[in-house]
Amino acid sequence: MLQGTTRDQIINQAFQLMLQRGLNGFSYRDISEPLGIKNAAVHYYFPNKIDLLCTLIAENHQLLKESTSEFMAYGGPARPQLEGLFEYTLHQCATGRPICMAGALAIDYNDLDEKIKDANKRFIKDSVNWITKVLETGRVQDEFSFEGPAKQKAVSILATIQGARQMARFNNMEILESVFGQIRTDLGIRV
Amino acid sequence: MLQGTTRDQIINQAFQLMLQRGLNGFSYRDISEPLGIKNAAVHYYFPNKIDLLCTLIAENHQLLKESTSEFMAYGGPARPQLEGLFEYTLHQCATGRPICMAGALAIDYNDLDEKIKDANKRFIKDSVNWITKVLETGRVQDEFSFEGPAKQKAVSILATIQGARQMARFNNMEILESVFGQIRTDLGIRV
DNA sequence: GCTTATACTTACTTATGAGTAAGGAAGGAA
DNA sequence: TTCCTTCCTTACTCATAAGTAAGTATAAGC
Repeated sequence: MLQGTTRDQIINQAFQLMLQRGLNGFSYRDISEPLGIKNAAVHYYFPNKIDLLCTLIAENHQLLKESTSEFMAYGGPARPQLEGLFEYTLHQCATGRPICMAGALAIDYNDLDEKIKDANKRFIKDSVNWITKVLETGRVQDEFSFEGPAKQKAVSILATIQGARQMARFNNMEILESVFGQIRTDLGIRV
Repeated sequence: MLQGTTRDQIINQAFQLMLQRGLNGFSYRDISEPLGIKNAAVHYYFPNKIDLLCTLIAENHQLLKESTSEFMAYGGPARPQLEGLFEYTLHQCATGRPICMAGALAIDYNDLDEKIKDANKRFIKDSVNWITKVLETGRVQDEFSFEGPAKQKAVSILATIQGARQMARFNNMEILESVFGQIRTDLGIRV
């Protein structure tokens, strides 16, 4: 039925639940039941929720790295890299991950220990750095045109996407396309 | 010690908790204890959490309306209206409301009944309409310059602010100022 | 002085969730 | 064959949270 080891299945299920309901919105039973195992089995792999969350954040980080590493490697055109981010976002939403990890974690901020906060900070930092690089490349190569420091623009774009994913939940996915359109426009991209 | 009727104090406390921890992140006791009353007293005013949440959303909507009604009324310059939104956001964050209601609700989406979803949709719609009007006014009066439909731009700006508030939690409040700066820049505002 | 409404408290019930302790099956190693 | 390790299950404990039922204090109305 389901693929991968039990551990992989647990991570996959928990990841989905985390990005649908947030940390306080799901239980060990919510993870175990669909997999046909008992909740104690989840505790066997992840003694407590913090351990689980650490793994999920690492997983999330890894996922983004994989999705962007091919772009990071060569110094080709910037536009497809930006579009890659948009497609990645749409794909996440379409496969049952409506909100992003950073957005979900922001709600649970009070419960989180420093380890988790640091991991998420690193994730945000990495994301900002990557987008900054794309924007700088794009500006140099005359693919993008925008005012202000690239890093500031990068933060702004990431915030926009994060917020748009959440707004889309109450409206429809078209809001995402609309927001992507505005980001393109603000980068001076003509359609 | 605390001002207002018990009911008002409950709303105030719950509002704070909701925007700090999300719906599943606080209990009736978390509300009652700081007020020196028992949790059953909260149930007296708000039989269940849905009732309470409805009131909080109405409260939130009201708060924004009050903050923007003076702008809505006359057709003066658009720039201070935009700055008013920025200040409103900073003030919310500074007074213990780090994330916005729509952002908090997005996480709990699965738990919400239609009544709540509709109320939040109305809130988003109202907000978008208001910003759209400000942007249109600003463009006509040559205060702002931007490409694309004003409504699309409005959605994008709201999403940006929503996302930025959440990102700021893991970094610092300066991220908000930075993002506001980028919004200004993207509207062709020179500093 | 008695009644009634308001605004609570006391004292619970019920459910659910995190986490654990002990045990069992299945396979490989000695 | 026995032992050990891995990967679970069974069967709990303990804590907390939502919600309720019944009682109490206070003030206003009659």
